Amino acid sequence: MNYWLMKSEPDSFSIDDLAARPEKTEHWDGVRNYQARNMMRDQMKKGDLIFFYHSSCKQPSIVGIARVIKEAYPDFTAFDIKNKYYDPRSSPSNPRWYMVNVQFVRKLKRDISLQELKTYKSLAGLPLLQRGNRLSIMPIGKNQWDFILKLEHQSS
DNA sequence: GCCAACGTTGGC
DNA sequence: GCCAACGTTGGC
Repeated sequence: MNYWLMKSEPDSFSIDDLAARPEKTEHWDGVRNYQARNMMRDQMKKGDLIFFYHSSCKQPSIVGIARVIKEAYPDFTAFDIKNKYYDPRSSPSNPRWYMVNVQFVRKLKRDISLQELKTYKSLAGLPLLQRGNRLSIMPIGKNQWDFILKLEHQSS
């Protein structure tokens, strides 16, 4: 079982949007970065847990938990010329991009901000905190996962 | 809205 | 296969 962090801009798709979807489930489309794709395609397994992270907003934060309920399959938005994620180099017979389905698990009792995450020595290695890291999908170690989950019950 | 960081593209 | 130009991400 692996742990992940996935970024989403709350203005376009927030944790509440995920919770409001049928079956509280959505396909994670639009990943157009090879590193992120490879992790999603090769390492993300059904049942893996995900921190849902809100980026590009007032207070970037981990806000909830989701889980992988369907492993990687071709990202069909790449085939649709009208879609903003259209990519003519990807085709159903030779797909270049992949997506997984994720399901809402729960929101955290409080948002844990990027600002706060930076203050903990034990999280220094967290990919999210590395300089210049722009990946929308990142792996998280079990120890780091557990550490962050414990923060939920403390006040910041 | 600025800009640093970094991935991608394409000419050579 | 190098590398300059360009585009995107995302915190601030």
